[in-house]
Amino acid sequence: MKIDKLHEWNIKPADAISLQKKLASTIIMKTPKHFSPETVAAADVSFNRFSSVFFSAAVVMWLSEFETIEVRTSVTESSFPYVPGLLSFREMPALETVFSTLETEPDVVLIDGHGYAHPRRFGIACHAGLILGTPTIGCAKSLIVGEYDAPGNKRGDHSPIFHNDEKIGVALRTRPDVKPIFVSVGHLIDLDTAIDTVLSCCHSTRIPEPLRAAHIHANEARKQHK
DNA sequence: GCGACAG
DNA sequence: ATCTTGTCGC
Repeated sequence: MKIDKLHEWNIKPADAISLQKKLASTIIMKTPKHFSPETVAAADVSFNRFSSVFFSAAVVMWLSEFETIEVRTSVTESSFPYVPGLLSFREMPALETVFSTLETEPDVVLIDGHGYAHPRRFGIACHAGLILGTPTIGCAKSLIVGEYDAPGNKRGDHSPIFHNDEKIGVALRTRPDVKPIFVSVGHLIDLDTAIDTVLSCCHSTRIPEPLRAAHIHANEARKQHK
């Protein structure tokens, strides 16, 4: 798929923060007319501890039966350190590379990490949305900011995540008896639609199927490369 | 100053 | 994120 080069990646943490504040104002939390996704994509990154070599995988599936349409992997190098709040500057270059090799144009993209539920309201899912020009949703396994009350124990139950008196996302129970996942808007989508979409990607797993698949493929690519 | 801190 | 061993349950 086509990728938009918004800016350079070789910048310093201090500049990355000001860039996030600038880009955050361009995020659109509105779903396109007649949005009815049939295909969903997701990507993930895997790497050895202390290594700057990143193995990424992108997967596209039919939302109906979770049939895999396409899988791509790529190996890239990253120099940006892991800094809470600046994850996209470390992993987005790798994701950008795999997504660019995708021949299928997905209707929506799931990203491993937060979107709007971020200290500066610009998590990696937002960054990915601007670069891909496609609706994106942030799906994180833990919180980086905000507070929430435990949602009900039924699949689909969710409770709001608040930060500075603002609702920034939700804690979504994707299956009973397991910790909820944290969903927030990335770009070109509204929270309710994001929740519905994520839920439709979880038939019996806590993590949305496309993300699970991407995680597995990225890991396999890393192990094989050795 | 202290604790928290996506992946 | 990655590294590990066992354990619970469908």
